[in-house]
Amino acid sequence: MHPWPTTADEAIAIQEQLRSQVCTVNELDTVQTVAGVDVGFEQENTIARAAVVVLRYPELEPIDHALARQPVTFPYIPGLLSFRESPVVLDALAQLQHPPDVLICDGQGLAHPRRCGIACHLGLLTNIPAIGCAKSRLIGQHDPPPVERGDWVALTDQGETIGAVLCTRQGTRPLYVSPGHRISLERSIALVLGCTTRYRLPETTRMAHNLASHGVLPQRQQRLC
DNA sequence: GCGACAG
DNA sequence: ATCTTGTCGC
Repeated sequence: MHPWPTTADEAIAIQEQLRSQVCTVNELDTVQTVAGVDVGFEQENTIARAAVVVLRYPELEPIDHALARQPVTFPYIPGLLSFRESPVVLDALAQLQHPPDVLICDGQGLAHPRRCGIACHLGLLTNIPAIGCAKSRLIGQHDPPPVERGDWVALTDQGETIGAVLCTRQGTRPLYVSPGHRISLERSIALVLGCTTRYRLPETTRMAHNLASHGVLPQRQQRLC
């Protein structure tokens, strides 16, 4: 799609090219599966480890997962996260037996200085609708965060709405939800809420994080039957 | 120049 | 991201 950059200037130039290719209208129909994506690091940040977990929706029952490891080739620079984390994520995604209907990414989507956060980038690289779901803010302004689950306020930048500050659980910090690719903000919010029945973070993200950091899926509650 | 800055 | 301490949920 595009050569992988070595320098920050090259990476920024690529984002400026990609931003026009990001689809901001909703193309996502019925959702049967959602995937959580997370990246961790080993050996003093020299090795990246990506995990992807696919869950049926809305049951949130895991049906597939994959792990990948790869040397790190790009430093962490605010605004250029995707150039550090995307390569190993693509490796993990390629191993899936069941490609998901939508990706829930750990980071921003449109809520990015060049409207090209990691959710936009992964969405473009895979052509899978993607949502940015970040634990903290990169850019944008907003009113005080809501305190009731399901409530949200707009995240804006230069007069445009770029995302939402969403309360997924009372008494916890909000999530920064922004569309990545081929999905609307409204749909992004609804899906994140559908994946956060019991926890602050989406179940997809929690399971991927566990897989990336410990190499195992979290123990799920056994169902009595 | 100074502060802010996804993970 | 990672580390550490205290609190809370399950």
